[in-house]
Amino acid sequence: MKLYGSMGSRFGFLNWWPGDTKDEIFIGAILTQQTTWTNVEKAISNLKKSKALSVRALSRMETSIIEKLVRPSGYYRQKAKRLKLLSSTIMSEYGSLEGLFGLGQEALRKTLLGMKGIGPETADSIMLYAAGKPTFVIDAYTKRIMYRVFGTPANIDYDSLKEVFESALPKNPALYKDFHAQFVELGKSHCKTKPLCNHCPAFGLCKYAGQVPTGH
DNA sequence: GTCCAGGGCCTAC
DNA sequence: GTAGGCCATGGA
Repeated sequence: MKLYGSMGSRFGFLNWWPGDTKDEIFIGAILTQQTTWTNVEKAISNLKKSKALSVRALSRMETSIIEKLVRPSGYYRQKAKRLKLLSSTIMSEYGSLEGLFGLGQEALRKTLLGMKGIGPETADSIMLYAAGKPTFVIDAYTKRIMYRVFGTPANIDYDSLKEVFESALPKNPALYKDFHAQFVELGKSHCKTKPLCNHCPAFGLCKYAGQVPTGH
């Protein structure tokens, strides 16, 4: 199918989450909360210039300095405070981000969720894109598209929707990454202005459509 | 000028 | 346990 092919080449690419290091992805996961990625890029650029784009550096930095650097990403006081606390905690308890990621998948998710500033989506983003664990990321686009195209409840809770995917797909990080990336790209280009439905061209564009159980 | 983005926390019923 | 308020910049 032509639509399938165009979708694959337009949206389907690996390592969709930008970031050269695990630290950068971890920090980006906090910064991107409820914000556009272009704003996050400005903040990351500032951090990089100040050699503060690592958990170790942030743990030693004054919160007021971090505030100035992450300001473009919005909610900058909250995010600076959380980055500082998260970094300090990770350094003192695990020695490094790698140390934290050394935990088993279940323990890691539980630990991340116990930290202030890390909710379900951020935890899963960190685990999938920084730690490479096979955990499916649910975001606003995923929820919206699943509701409109596959009829899942509009206010389905996070873990239930996550389970829909994880029970239907092989536990493959590369697949999960690509899949999530496609939801975001599809959502960005269609979801807001042209609500998805069974007749929306976007329905046919999702190359994974057939793999997801319907009727939930 | 208005709306809202790749959320999450805190507080009040 | 859950609805509502709050955090805040920048682009459309």
